Formats: sequence, C-alpha cells, structure tokens
Amino acid sequence: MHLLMKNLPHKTIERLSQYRRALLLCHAQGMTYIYSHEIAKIQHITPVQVRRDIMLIGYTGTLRKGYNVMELIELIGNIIDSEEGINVCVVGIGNLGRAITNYFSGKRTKLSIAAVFDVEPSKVGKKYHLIDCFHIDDIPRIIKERKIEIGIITVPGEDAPAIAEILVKAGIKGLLNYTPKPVNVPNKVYLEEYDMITSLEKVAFFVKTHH
Amino acid sequence: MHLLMKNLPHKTIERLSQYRRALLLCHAQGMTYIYSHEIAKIQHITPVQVRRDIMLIGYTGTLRKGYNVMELIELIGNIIDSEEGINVCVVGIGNLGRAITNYFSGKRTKLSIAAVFDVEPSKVGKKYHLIDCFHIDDIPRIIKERKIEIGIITVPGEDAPAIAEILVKAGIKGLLNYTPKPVNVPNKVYLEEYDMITSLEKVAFFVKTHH
DNA sequence: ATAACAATGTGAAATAATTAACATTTTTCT
DNA sequence: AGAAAAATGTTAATTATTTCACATTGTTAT
Repeated sequence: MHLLMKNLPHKTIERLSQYRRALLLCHAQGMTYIYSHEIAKIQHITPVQVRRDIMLIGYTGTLRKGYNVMELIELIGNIIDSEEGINVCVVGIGNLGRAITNYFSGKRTKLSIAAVFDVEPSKVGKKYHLIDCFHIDDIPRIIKERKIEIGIITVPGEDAPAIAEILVKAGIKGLLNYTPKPVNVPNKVYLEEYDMITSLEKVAFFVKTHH
Repeated sequence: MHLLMKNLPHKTIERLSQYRRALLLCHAQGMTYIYSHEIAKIQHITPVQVRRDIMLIGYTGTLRKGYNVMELIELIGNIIDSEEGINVCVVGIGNLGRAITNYFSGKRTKLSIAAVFDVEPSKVGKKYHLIDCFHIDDIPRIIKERKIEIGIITVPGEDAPAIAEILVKAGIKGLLNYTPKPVNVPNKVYLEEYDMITSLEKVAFFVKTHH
C-alpha cells in the first residue's frame, strides 16, 4: 500500500472516483490522452485542481500531451480500490434501495452488493437484480457468511438507528446512511451520512439569496 | 432579508437544515430548551460548531438553559426558507425519483414538488403521491405555469445533460443532479451534484485504509 | 535555429472551515 | 455571601482546501 494513500484529502478521494468514471467514458470513446483542462471541464473544476490531485497520487503526465487515459484509470484503481474487492449490503429495499441496487447491478467489479435486507414478508426471499433479499433478523449471519464490510441504510428514517446498531454489532466496517435521521456508530466504523432534504434546502437557499 | 444571510458558509447552511429537523423532533417530544452539546451529539459534531453556527445567524441562547427550541426553529426557517415557498420538479420518476417524491409528500410547506416528468407513456398522466406526471416535452410549459424554480434530475445518467439543458432553457434557477454524469449549466443557475457511487467508493477507501 | 506557445508540476499564498481557549454569566451548593 | 459548576459567545489559532504564480519543457511555426 502506497504511503501516499494515507494522507490523501477526503475531497481528493471523491474527485478521483469521479475522474475515473469520466476517464472510463473517454477511454470507451477511443481517447488515449487527456489534458487536465479537459477533465476539469467535465467536472466543473479548475485544471490546477485536477493536476494537483493527480500529483498527489504520484502520477505524472506527458508535457503537451496530457495524461495517458488508461494508465490514469489503472492508477486511480490501485489507490481507491481494494485488491480483493469489498462486499456491500443494502438494508431496506424500498424505492431508494432499489435505485441503488439498480445502479450497481453488474457494473463494479471491486464493489459488489452481496445481499439486501428488508422486513416485509413479501420482499424476503425474492431477488432484486439477481441479489438475494433476506430478513433483517438474518443480518448477523449473512454478513459473516458473505464477508460484507459496508452497509447502505435506506430504511425509513425512524428505523435507521436500530438498523445501524444491528449492522455494527454484526461487525460492519463502514456505513452509508441515506436516511434523514443521524445514526450513532463507534469510532472504528467509518460513517458517511447524506440527506437529500438538506441538499434540496441548500439549493433553495442559494437560489433565494443569489436570486 | 438579513445581512447575515449573504455570508453564511455553505457548510453552515447544510447544518442549519439538519439542526432544524432535529429540533422539530425535539419539539414534538415536548422539549422547550436544548443545549448546544445535545444538538452536537445528534449530529456527530462538536458543541462549539453548533454554537458558532447559531452565533452566525444572530441568535442568542440563555446561559445555563440553552436555546429555546421553538425560537431556534423559527429563526432557522427565516434564514433558509423563502417567504412564499419554492416549487420543485422531479425529472425521471424511476426508483430514485419516486423515493424523493415519497420523502416530500406532504412534509415540507415551503418546498413543494409541483410536478414530475418522465418519457414513459405508461407513467405520463399518472399521479405519484398526488403529483401529476407530465411528458418531458411539457417541461417548458409546466415550469412556467407552475412557477417551478428548482429541478431534481433522476433520469438515467446518459440523459442527464440533455435534461439539464431543457430545464435551463425553461428558466430553472437551481438544479440538483443525482445522476453520475456531470451536467453543464450557465453561471446563473445554482448546481449541486451528488453521486452515490462516489460516496460508496469513498467509504470503501476509508474502510480499506483505516482497516 | 530560434521564438512563441501550450502544456505539466509545484511552492507559496489565499481562502474556507474547524477547533481551542477563555471571558462571561447564571445557577447551584455550602 | 462566596465558591464552584455549567453553560453560552467569541476571538484567535489551527487545519484543510483551493487557487495563484511561475518555473520547466516539449512542440510548432517561422
């Protein structure tokens, strides 16, 4: 593991993930080289920031030619992916859970949804995009059996804290909470929370103030 | 409009929205006063940050008693809400679009979903949580008729740029893009992009590096 | 050949966000 | 009454992130 990896800023990690997706598209279109300002344009950021991010991961482009698309894709993969891949589960297979499961079906190789969970008897036992749906009571067993390390919470808000607790007890290492209700996890579990209502209120605020 | 409003940091705006939601729950449970450290606990941040945010909006609590829950809710509302309310539309009523529409149904008063759009003939003309679904070709007309100022894009990624362009031409003022594909908007339109895959990759990275 | 140009790479400055430190004040306890 | 405790409010320090400014170096044009 690179020494570099440890000290990458959070924001850089996010952008690297985005660069990679943009680069994959460029690669599919047959581009072999790309300039920092081209990447920047796609992501609505400055070319300097792109160059700095790339500098931070220790890659170096060719002067006047830019960056080799495929090499950069691979290097970003080396930094942000895990060698062996990571298994993920989705808890709550309502609209949001299905949307996420849908996004992932067959796309990533390094991150794969290994199980989904719900309480509804009508959902348990079914498959969603080829992924088995289990009852929430089976979370501890399935997480161990399938070596799941990350959980995505898409249950109704009021259930989120209880689900988080179950996941943590089952040994989950990272949580992504998409409910509007904050959850508590011990320090060793990496938690990311995102709340759509907050984002919308933020947009509304800036629409209002910048008329 | 407060002078204060103009200079609030983006991060503070996000947190204010979250404070308000937490405070509404506290109010519903009959709390009349709350301490900064209680708010901080709920949101996983430090009490200092809570106090600073509250300071920035010019509210002042009572020493040893904390903040008056109802007053704070109202003040946050004065800052982040618009007097008259803002109308929003959702473009793409797949799983994600439905999840968002669902979240909102009947909850907010100041932000309301005034229309949803899709291309599927089977969806156009139906209602989703009491909201009319129109064809995408009707976007310009409906946006004008219903005074819609913010658009939420939840179509498949490849369609996002085209939809963004349509919305911008129709006079939208703010956009929230939930597809993995970045879109371009003129400077006067406030754009916020959020991509679930990036978030998940970020969680995976930190799970990997902090073992 | 040489000048002009267009790209990368990066130290340093600027900006944004968080945290520390502490003065202040009310309440409670003895 | 006086001391201790517990809370807010705020300046200053720190840390994180972005941007500037420019040195460097291939490439192209004359």
